[in-house]
Amino acid sequence: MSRLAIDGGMRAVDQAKANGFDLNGCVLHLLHRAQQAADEAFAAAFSDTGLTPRQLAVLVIVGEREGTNQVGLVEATGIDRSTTADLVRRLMRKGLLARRRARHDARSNVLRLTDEGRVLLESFRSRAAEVDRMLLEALPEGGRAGFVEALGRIATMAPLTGGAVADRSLLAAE
Amino acid sequence: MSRLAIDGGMRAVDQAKANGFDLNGCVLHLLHRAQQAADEAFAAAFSDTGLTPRQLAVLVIVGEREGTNQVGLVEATGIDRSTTADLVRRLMRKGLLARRRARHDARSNVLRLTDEGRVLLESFRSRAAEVDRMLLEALPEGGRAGFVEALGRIATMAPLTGGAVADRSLLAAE
DNA sequence: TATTGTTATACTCTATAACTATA
DNA sequence: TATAGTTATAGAGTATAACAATA
Repeated sequence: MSRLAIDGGMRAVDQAKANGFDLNGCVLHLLHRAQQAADEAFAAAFSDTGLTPRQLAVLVIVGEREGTNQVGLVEATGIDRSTTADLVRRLMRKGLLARRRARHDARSNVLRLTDEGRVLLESFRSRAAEVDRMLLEALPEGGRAGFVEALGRIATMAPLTGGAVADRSLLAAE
Repeated sequence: MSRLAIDGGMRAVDQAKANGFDLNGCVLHLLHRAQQAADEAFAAAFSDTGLTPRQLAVLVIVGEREGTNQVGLVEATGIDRSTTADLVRRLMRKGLLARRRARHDARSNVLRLTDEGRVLLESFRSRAAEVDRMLLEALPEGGRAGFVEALGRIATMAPLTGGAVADRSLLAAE
């Protein structure tokens, strides 16, 4: 009955304010919305390539550490093994990536850019930098570096090990 | 040949720095990584519910504007019509959401929380607020409000109309 | 035994198109 | 004609589990 009294006497939006939760002030939700905006900008800039942001990340990483294997990609992108296998397959199908078995470890795939991939990556990098600049133009000039740094801090707060979740007793602490 | 010279004489990571593009300073990539961290924290906090961040967003919005239809959800969440239909169906299956045809417009579904949904939403809101607090703890205290505001700015820079992409001549402008 | 990679499976989200029924 | 919603289809990304080959 007390619940009914609360529901009846207080609009949900006011309840939201009362307990300090508002969707449009919620990091979780804003992060998603911001990524929607970023992905939309990316899609517009890369529409002729059929490339996704994740596929570009893989190309960039292989470009930076040519000869890495798929585990290297997992570590660098946060994408898991099976998704990585798919991504690599899609990029090979596009002719941008190639792989061969490592000489020193027959389990391991050595990844490298194809000649075409190496050429295209240069223009992809420029485009991605432009998308980034465009996104940052939504922010006041003085706040851009701080925003990128803050994103980096949140991005790196969760190691892939999964142990991080268990460590965060903050959730239960209140 | 000049390309080969560049590739041979300069490591890719240095090229990245030269043209101002670095994956770990890239908004596009950091936004994704940050969301991975946020989703992981969310999943840990909501593991007993089977709820996804998007499903929670729908519940919150219906809670704030009970009686909205699915178009209202599309506008509030940025999720498209067909995804929204799926989301609503999943939430109905969980017994959290109910809908009926609108009296004034027989095409329109009026959405409302079930009694169970209304009760659970209160605890969901608290949990989401805790996840948010935890994420923000990765940032220096003085930068939190600014970060949330910056996220909001990027989130709202792309209207759903799609016209926004065409408007952004910045991409070609350089 | 542990690691690398693959495959199978499943689910969420996204997106488009075609469709029904209403307006 | 336009709108609200559904359905079908497709693809991307994520996740788990099981597996083969290798270390």
